Parts: sequence; structure tokens; C-alpha cells
Amino acid sequence: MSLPHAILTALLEKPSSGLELTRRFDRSIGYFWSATHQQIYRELGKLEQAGHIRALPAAQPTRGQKKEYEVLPAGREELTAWVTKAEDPKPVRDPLLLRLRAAGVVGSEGLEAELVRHLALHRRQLAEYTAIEARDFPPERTTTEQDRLRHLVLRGGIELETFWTKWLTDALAAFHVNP
Amino acid sequence: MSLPHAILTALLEKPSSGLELTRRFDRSIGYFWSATHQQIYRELGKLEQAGHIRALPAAQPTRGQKKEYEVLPAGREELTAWVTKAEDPKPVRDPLLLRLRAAGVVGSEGLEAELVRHLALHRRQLAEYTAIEARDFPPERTTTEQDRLRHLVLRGGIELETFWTKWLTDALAAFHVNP
DNA sequence: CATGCCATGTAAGCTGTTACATGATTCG
DNA sequence: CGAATCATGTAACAGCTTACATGGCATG
Repeated sequence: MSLPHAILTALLEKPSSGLELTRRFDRSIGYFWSATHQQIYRELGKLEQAGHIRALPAAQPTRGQKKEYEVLPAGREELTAWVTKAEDPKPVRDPLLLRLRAAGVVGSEGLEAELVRHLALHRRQLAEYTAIEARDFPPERTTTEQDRLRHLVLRGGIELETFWTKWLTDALAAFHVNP
Repeated sequence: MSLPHAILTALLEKPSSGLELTRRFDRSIGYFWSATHQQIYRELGKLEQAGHIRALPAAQPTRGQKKEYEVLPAGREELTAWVTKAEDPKPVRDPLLLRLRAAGVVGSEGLEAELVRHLALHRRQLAEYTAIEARDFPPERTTTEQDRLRHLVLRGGIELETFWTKWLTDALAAFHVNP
């Protein structure tokens, strides 16, 4: 039940149309909650139905026309409640770890190339995050609470990618012990 | 498309009934791929249909009777192919990071308790993993390839939980800067 | 007016979750 | 035999993915 809250957050930061939201879910918001345009349009419909958001009056109801949404008070209350609600972390579900376990049973022939590929992808993501950090959060600058929270979230992304690059490097080293 | 492969891996390690699989998905396998008994029974049916596994002949087809499954050659081939198939890492989708971002917009009142709760949960999980490591992988003992791969997977779990405990600790510290 | 792009949507299928149903076995 | 437990399912629904459909607008 997180997608509606991701959308509410995005719309509170800046009222947008469906396509603009989609673009933002490919960048900042998408770094910790991804979504496709189909998901977004469907969810916008539900949120409007529920009275949590509304289309700005300027927009005509015809297809192919841009439609901007903004959050209503009920939507803000819903989001505020969700932020502090007790919700346990989901158990891990990672295909790559599973594949290593499977390799223990059927053999790891050819798996190394896939590890190398993943390592490159995670390194690239890590570089992107650190560039954002250098640009948006220079030392001795964070002041508002929103800044501190955004920086924390970015740090989460950075440390997660750091974990993956380190773990994959270790894994590849282990492969070369007995190649 | 990972659940069928998780089941194939589990059945290759040891032929089992649906309920036995469910129990194993609450322990070792479940540490990186969780599944409920409903998912497992449904998937067992599909795998049998596809000719990847079969029920051992001893079992009668009546309801409430134990039914053991084993992997057929086609199932092993399917799993072998999957292990080396190129499959990109999924974009991150983490509700807690999202909640922090939302807190930047609607305020972080009451969020601290939730962070404390999550920290405790991750600490417990980390303790469980390190206990397993101490028991199953004592120093200077890993020899077979299967051992090395299993240890790598466990290290993944340990380092992931280490990341979360560290990140949550940092987050709580940041909250106390301006409480 | 044809092409490409902007923008919003529909439909089908798969995965995962939640709640409930049914039969077999064991033990007091 | 009544209750608890083992074991296998069914049903309904929510969320996500993939492919496709439709209309508006700008530009050569």
C-alpha cells in the first residue's frame, strides 16, 4: 500500500500531471519507489475517487489533454497518518542471492559474467547517487528538516549500493579462489 | 519469475511435501526468498503440470494426504538455464525510505518510534544470521563449492542487516540534532 | 497531410496476500 | 468421540507488468 502515498508525497512537493509524475518516478522518487505510467494513471483515478486529490479546474476532461492534480486536505491527513503507522519491514526477496544458492546445487558455470554485469550496474548507480550528494548536499549546508530527511534517504541509497558493490566484489574474489 | 526456481532449488536439496517446503521457506530459503503455503501449493501444481517435478508414487491423490515431490531432468535444466540468464536488478522499492521522504513534506512527528522499532527488528535478524554463521561456517573450514556459495549468500544477509542497523542508527542520531 | 511526440488510458496476465475450507491422524 | 494438529487445497482480491489503443498538437 505504498504507491498512493508515494504519489501523494510527489504531488505535495509539486502538483503535476500523470506524465510529469511518471518522469519524476524515473528520477528522484523512483530511486526508492519505482512505478510505471500505467500504475500511476490507475492510482490517480483511485485517489481522485477517494477524495484525496483533485484535478485542477483548468483541465478539460477529454483524452490526450494534460490534467494537473493537487492534494486535498483529506489526502494530506491520510499521508500524515501513514508516515507514523507501524509497518514491519518485508522479508528480503532477492533473485541474485537465490541464484547463488541455486548455483550451489546445479553448478555455477557461467554465473561469474552475470556477477560482473551486476557489479557494473551497481557501480554506475552509486556514482549517480554520490554525484547528486555532492551537488545537493555540500558539507555544512543542510539546515531545514526537509533537507536533513532528504539527505538521509539519499544516504540510504548510497549505502545500499555500496553494500552491493562490496558484496559482489567479494563474491567474484571467492570465485577466483578455485576458478 | 523466481518462486518456481526457489522451489526447484529446495526440492533438489531435498525432496519434500508442500508443508515441509513451507517450513523451509520460513527458515533457510526464506532468508532471501519468502513464500506462503498458498503460493507454494499453487506453484507445485504448475511445476507438475509443466513436467518439471513429479509426485513420488507412494502418495495417494486424496486430500489431506502427504505428497512428496522430486525434480525431473527438465526441471533441473530449467534451473540451470535460469542461474546464468541475464536479469537486471530490480529498482529499489522501500516503504521506510519513502516514509522519510514523506515526512519531509508532512512533518516527522511520531516517526522516531517507528525507526526505533525497525532498528530492534534488524538487530535481532542480524544476531540470528551471525549465530548461523558461527555455527555453520567456522573459520578455516569451508571447502566445497556449495559451502562457499552458501556462505556468500549468508554474508549478503549479514551485510544487508548491518547496513540497516547502521543507517537507522544514523537516522536516529540526526533526529536528536534538532529534536 | 504525414510523421512523430505528448498525454492519457484499457486489457490481460501474473505474483502475492488474506481468509476460509476440507480431509486425515493422533491423543486424551 | 471431541479437539488439536497435520496437510492440502479454493476463492477473492490487490498490486505489478506488458502490450496495446486513442486522441491532441506541432512541424516539415
